[in-house]
Parts: sequence; C-alpha cells; structure tokens
Amino acid sequence: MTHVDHQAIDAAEPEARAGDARAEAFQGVRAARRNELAEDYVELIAELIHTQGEARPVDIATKMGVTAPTVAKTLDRLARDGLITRAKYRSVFLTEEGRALAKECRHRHEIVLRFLIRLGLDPETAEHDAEGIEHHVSERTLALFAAFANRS
Amino acid sequence: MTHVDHQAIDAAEPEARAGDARAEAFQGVRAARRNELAEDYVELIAELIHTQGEARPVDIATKMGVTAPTVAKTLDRLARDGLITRAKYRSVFLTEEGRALAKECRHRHEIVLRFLIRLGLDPETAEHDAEGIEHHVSERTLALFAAFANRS
DNA sequence: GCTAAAAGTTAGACGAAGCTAACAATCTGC
DNA sequence: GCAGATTGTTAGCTTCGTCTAACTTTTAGC
Ligand SMILES: [Mn+2]
Ligand SMILES: [Mn+2]
Ligand SMILES: [Mn+2]
Ligand SMILES: [Mn+2]
Repeated sequence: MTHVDHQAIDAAEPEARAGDARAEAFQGVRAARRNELAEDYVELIAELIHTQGEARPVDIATKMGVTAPTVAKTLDRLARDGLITRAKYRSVFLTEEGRALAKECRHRHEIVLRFLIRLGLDPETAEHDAEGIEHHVSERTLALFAAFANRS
Repeated sequence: MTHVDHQAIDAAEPEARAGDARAEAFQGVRAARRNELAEDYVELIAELIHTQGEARPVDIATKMGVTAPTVAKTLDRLARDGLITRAKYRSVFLTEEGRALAKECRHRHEIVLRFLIRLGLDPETAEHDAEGIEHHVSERTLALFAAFANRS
C-alpha cells in the first residue's frame, strides 16, 4: 500500500511499465482519477439515503450538477462494478462494498475539510478544494492532516 | 476567481445550471480535471527543455508512463489549444502561453511539495501526492500552504 | 381513477485519453 | 554513406463521461 489506492476498484491500465519514479507517480495519479467519480457518487448516495431516506437519480443529478442521462449511465457502471444495486424506475441502494467505500470516502472528505479549515481557509473554499483534494491524499498524508486538524 | 481556475483553458461544460452550492463545487472539480493533463505536460516539457535542451516525445512518454501514440495524440491537442508548437519528427516547443502555464504549474507544484514535506511527509510520498493535489488547490489554499511551508 | 407533471430510460453523438499494430523517418556507428 | 536501431506517425479500437432529443413510467392532485 504505497500511494492513493483506498482498496481501488481498478482493473484497467497495464501497470509494470514503471522503471521511472516519475512515471510511477503519474500512473498513481491516473489510477486515482479513475476512482474519483465512483467515490463521489457513493459518498453522495450514502448521504442522500441518510438525509432523505432514499437516493433518487434526480437528486443525484442536481447535487452533482449533471443531467439525468449522465447519472443513469454512471449508475449503470457503478452497478456493474458491484457498488450499488438498482431496479428500473426505482431509487438506488448501496451494496456492502458500496457502503464500505462510502464510509471511507466520507471519512477522508471529513478529515481533509477539517484540515483545510484548521489551516485558516474559509469553509466555502475549503469545501470546494476538499472535493478535489480528497481523491489524491495517501494514507500517510491523511494521517498527518488528521493530526494537524486535531491538535490542541 | 473563486475556485481552482488558474486561467483555465476551458470552453466545455455549460456552466450556469448551478443553483446548488454542491453542484458548483463538483463542476469546479470537473473543470480542474479537464486541465490536469495539459498542466502536467507543459510542466514536464518545460523541465525537459531546461535539463535536456529539448523535449522529445520519447522522453515525455517515459516520464509520463504512457505509450508514444498516446503522447502524440495529446501533443496534437496541446498544439490545437495553443500551448505548444511542433513539426513532424521534431521535438516540441512551448508557446508564450504554454511557457506561462508551465511556470505557474511549476510554482504550484513546488509549493504543494514543500508544504507536504514541511508537514512531516517523506519526500517520496510527498512527490506522489503533490502530483495529484496540485491541480485542486485554489489560490487561497496555495497561499496558506506557502505560508506554512515558509514559517520559521 | 384520470390526467398532467415529474422522474427515469434509451438512443445516439462527441471528445478525451488510453492502447496495439504497422509503417515511416531519422540518427548512429561503422 | 549504409544498415540497423531508435524515434515518430498513422490507423483503428476501447472506455469513460458528458450532452440532447425523444420516449416511457410513475406519482400526485383533483
Ligand atoms: Mn470529491
Ligand atoms: Mn467528497
Ligand atoms: Mn500533476
Ligand atoms: Mn506537477
């Protein structure tokens, strides 16, 4: 467990062709990028289920700022990847795996957000930046962020 | 200038459909994502020109950890977007605009890296994480990172 | 219980970013 | 200055993530 992996879903991009340390870093970033969308979706779905009782595609679309067909296609991919289950014209459910990923993402998001605020950032900007940064923070960095956020 | 924009190249994704603050954050992240690759390329090209005297596609491919055809196609896009110039079978040059972007990216990369190391991260991991985080750091956050990195 | 609005789906387009296979140009070492 | 190695290009395939347009199903209000 070196870089950002978070029990990644992967399968794509033939690794190995490493050699260069730089190349490895870029490959790690590309791997993280492939999971970003899934992470944001399951995190949002968990939140909707918690606050609204259910996760409807229309609400996902609104919160994500995309159109309904985009959500539909993305949900199909998440289902294919075993993170959610869904039935036609019904709202969405997380699988065990999806729930685990959501929890992990929520946790990471929370730490990055608190860290940025602790650093002195306004909550608005902190929320924006955390939404992007959270996917590129290794376990080590996360631990340091948490320590900083919790320091008295 | 709210979130990550760094004089972004954009043009895609019809904004406006905001309303929700969350949606705006996600749209910002997607916008940042669209510039990531261009940023990494121009930064690397600038570095190669500086250290090797020229930026050859084969070296870009090695450092980025991708194949030569992938580099070729990406370079075509960068040329289309006015960041580089290139001639068949020759190495790559940055335009004025590309040079400006490279400088900005280098600067951002440097600050994020120094910040992470200052936080207590090992240089290895710091380099990996910085490569991903740099694209999702707003001006405000960058300023705080710089201040933290430079504090006595 | 109809009907109109809301929500969801399907089809199809498009660009980005990756790959492999095959070919072409350039460089290098003798 | 030629041959073989290296580098670069082209063609074509794939998946992802976005969109619009058109259609279907469900829900809600009367
Ligand atoms: Mn996010
Ligand atoms: Mn998040
Ligand atoms: Mn980078
Ligand atoms: Mn960089």
